[in-house]
Amino acid sequence: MTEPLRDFRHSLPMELLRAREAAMARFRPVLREHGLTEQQWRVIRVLADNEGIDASEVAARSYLLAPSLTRILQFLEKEDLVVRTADRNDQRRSVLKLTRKGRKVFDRVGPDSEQRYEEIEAEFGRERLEQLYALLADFYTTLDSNL
Amino acid sequence: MTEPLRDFRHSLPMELLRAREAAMARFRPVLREHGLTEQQWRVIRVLADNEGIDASEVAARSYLLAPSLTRILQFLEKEDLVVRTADRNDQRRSVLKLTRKGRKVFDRVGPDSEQRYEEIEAEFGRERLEQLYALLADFYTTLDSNL
DNA sequence: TGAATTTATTTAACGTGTTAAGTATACTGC
DNA sequence: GCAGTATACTTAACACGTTAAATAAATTCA
Repeated sequence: MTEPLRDFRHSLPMELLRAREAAMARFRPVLREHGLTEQQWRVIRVLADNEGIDASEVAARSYLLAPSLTRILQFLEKEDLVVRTADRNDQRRSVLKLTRKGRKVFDRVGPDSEQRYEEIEAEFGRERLEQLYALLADFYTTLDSNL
Repeated sequence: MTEPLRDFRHSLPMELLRAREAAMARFRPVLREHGLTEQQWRVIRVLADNEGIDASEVAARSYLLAPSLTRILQFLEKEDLVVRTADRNDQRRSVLKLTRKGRKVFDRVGPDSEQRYEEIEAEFGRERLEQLYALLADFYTTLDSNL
């Protein structure tokens, strides 16, 4: 006889996963129409707002680990959505920017994505959404800072 | 010139991901000590509380997709943590249960995991945690029900 | 009953997550 | 100036996420 653990309604990682899935289910179709994965889109989005940053910057801002980013950049280069050039002052660094084609993709996907976001806000309510943002930020700040 | 999208502080999937990562960072070391992935642990945990359910039940309760579950069960069988037998009334179904060894793993990992959970609760506060649970459940219920 | 359909599970293919190790360039201090 | 260390990025290996297709057993119904 073993004690049952907290049931899954109270397993935090699971609940966060379910909420995330519910949200992503709204965005995935948009990205799929454009042949992009969620992570590829995160990179494009970061580069649209931050031209010429290096790979480490992109990784930090898109919340991707370096090995994943390496693969994603290889894909985006192959698709001619991103170009990389070596930093003149530090040959280790890759400087990245969207190509014209990459910018076009951003301009097309962005509004669709934004619209889905607004639908979510309308369904769930702006105030509760803000409350959720605040709690989440609070949560990871607390846990990250306590190591 | 393109309009910047909502910044990532207000990208819901990203914030949910970060919060989840912050939580998982506490649990991963425990699982790692026992040579288990998060998903393998979810399956063990479900089977500990629900002996003799079939694979579809496990998938639903552990929130895993069928193809992932297939691979995980193959691993857990190989490690002698789980046994499967064909359902006598429906040969398509696999009936699953923990082996004695699987039960032992559960009995060892469970308390460690529970302790990490209590640390999180202590750091973030029980009330805010409950508030977060409620908002999350509310969120995915709303989004799932609106299709 | 037997053909058509549905259900349970698996396989395949490709991309990402995670950890560890490798490579190349830059920096540091002696 | 150079050995030792740190930094930026890549490769490798293995597991999971996701979609589509395959397989096999059950169900339906003409």
